[in-house]
Amino acid sequence: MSNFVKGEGNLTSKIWLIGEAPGANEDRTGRPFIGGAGQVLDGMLSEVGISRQSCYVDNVIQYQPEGNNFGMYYKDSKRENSSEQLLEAHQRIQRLVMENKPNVIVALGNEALTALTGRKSITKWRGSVLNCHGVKVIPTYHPAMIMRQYDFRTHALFDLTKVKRESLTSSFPKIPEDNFVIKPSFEQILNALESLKARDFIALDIETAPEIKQILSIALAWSLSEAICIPIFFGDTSFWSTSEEFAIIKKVKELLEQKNKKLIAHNALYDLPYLKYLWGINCVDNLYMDTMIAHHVVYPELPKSLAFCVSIYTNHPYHKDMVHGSLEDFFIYNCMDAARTFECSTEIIKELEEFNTLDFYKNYSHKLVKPLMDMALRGCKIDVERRTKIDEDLSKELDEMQRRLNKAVGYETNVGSPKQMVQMLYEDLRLPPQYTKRKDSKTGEKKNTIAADDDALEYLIEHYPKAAPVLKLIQDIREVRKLLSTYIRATLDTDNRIRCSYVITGTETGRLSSREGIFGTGTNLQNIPRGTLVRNLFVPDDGKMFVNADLSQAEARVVAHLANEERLLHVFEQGGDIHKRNASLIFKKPISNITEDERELGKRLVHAANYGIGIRKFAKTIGSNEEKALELLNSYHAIYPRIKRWHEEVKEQLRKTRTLQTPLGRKRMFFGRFNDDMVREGIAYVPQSTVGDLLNLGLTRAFDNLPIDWAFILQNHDAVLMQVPVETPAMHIYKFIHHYFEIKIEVNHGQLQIPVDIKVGSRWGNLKKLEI
DNA sequence: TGCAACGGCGCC
DNA sequence: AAAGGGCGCCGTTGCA
Repeated sequence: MSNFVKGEGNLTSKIWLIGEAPGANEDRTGRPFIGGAGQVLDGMLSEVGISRQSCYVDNVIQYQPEGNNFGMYYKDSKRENSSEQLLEAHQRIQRLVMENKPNVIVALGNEALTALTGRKSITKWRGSVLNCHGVKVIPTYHPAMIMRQYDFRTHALFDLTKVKRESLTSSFPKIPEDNFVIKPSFEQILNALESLKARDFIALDIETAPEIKQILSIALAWSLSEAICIPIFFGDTSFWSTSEEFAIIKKVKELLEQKNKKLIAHNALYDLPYLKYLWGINCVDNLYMDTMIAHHVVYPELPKSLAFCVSIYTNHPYHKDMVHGSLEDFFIYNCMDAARTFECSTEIIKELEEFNTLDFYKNYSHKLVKPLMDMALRGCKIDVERRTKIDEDLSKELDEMQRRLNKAVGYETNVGSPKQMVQMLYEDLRLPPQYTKRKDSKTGEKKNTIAADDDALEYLIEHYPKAAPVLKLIQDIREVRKLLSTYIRATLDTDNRIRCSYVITGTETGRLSSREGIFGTGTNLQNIPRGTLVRNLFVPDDGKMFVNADLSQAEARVVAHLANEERLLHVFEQGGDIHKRNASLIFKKPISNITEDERELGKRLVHAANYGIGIRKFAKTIGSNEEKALELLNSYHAIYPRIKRWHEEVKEQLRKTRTLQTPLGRKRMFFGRFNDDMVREGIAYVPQSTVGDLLNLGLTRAFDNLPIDWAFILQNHDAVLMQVPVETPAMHIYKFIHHYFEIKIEVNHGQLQIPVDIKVGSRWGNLKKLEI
């Protein structure tokens, strides 16, 4: 029998904190929120400046559930039907609210949310200001959830900040009433579009059906509460006659392309390519703000959805449930998206100013939209005949290898199944199990788990030569399967081109990410295998040739500058074969005596040492023992002592401010737990981010001054692929690339300028150094 | 049948 | 004691 845990604190408190049910510590002491979850809660409260002593703290259920299993209060395993006991508990807490009327109640977790508001899903409703008998309820994650998912702590802090503000008064925050025009007539639409010409700022949002490449509706907001939704298409028919539809599109085009218009969108790289491709509207020059990108510049680690932005930048409740409702709801939802985007934009500008990153947003991130949209729409031509041939050849080869494997082990097995491979390697073949560290996707903590990956196979091949033939066969089959399924068979568009979409908010470091295109075709083009096989399928358009511009040794150079490591800087200044130069310092031999192996070792060592790799891992990557690896790392640090000092500086900076800023002005607040992982992330962050931003700066500037018939095709973090007319003089290419991509910046009172390597050719996999 | 989690692996 | 970081896509598995 568990103990009664009664509410703690004064019922007249302005702030109430309501949880789910007592845990073991609470049961033992008879006090709510005093165990681990309680400490997490206390930490968050003090961080936002709420004193727990000034709050009333209680739980929906006041006894610890048997076996600590809250599911016992439900009639079903899916927790849809509450038991009588739970419903009574809901009534108790609601009566308490009615009798005491606090200013604001924090619903900690799903159960409190449901008890107070009848709503479900804390992830959706957190941060919303809801109503319980006239009292404000702000739901947020339960501290126990935050212990498992540390990311959520930051979200909860935003919510608690809102709680603190709302605790000052009992009244609900003022929200201007939405004034949306839905289901307008043809004439109303034309009139509205005409009158919108007098507005400076317009936020837009489209609803689409990518599988049929249709725009279903477009909403335009001209204030934070006024919007019109223009319906276009539903089911399989247009709302309009062909001539009406043309007239509407023409009018929308006039409006969005109007000179000096200031457009706002949440994720413009989705909406604008649709408008351009389907309606011929080219309004990217009018884009004033992309709220998703701007939000990402302020908080790179936070979720980027409009729903999340609404929850932290506005007082509106969660609105995304509308999409499942009626057609009217669909239009209202479309208007809401546009209006909320409008509202977020003004709030995010304030944040950008406060963080001193408004200039960075304007000069870097924002300017990427235009070139990336061009690249995403253009795509790259694919040699489909060669592709088909390779597909056939590899498929045959794969069948043959699979037959050999089946024969060797005596049964059918699937190398793509980790489960079957573990069974085969460590039970049937009795090889010693291999382990690898993995991040648990839920907790983010690292765990040792059994592995049948390539590292494991490599180790086993070396130590168990008898099994090597089978193991090598597994490697070969895996390689071919990967090539076929991911690359050779990537979905092309009907014009035999491959496209991707670039995501400016795709990484926490500010690098771009690349993925399937906005119409659902194509794939990530930033991880195409480096050999000739796949890359040679990428060809320039007729009359064009490829030009690849690549920032050479980019991250290592940035590290040398950041660390102010003069000896390393000197190596780079001297030029020539940097890895050989390094190897000659490390192995204390003249450059002319450095072997190819020593050169390779030097190369890996630089990479490993600069980013703080561990000994064991490094030993593995260079295929030697740990003593030797340690010796190498030590000698590296002895030669370049400032690298380690720079690591210490990053650590200190993170410890003090949890914030790092790059030489180009990009900033990142680190929200995670302060530990070695954070320090390593920080060490990787600045060079990785700086290189990406430098390349992208070159890309945007070059794009604005691109000669006719030149185009950007791909971006690969430290390289861009372009196509130019075949007759373009080499000197012209050379000058253009050098002018736009060899950018000088100040780092640590020194000048950093990363040299660019230029290659040209008629297939991506077969480029040759540009001769001038 | 659809979905999410997972292991594995391609790139910088 | 052991430890790079950053992505997205594929097939398998297990669950609903």
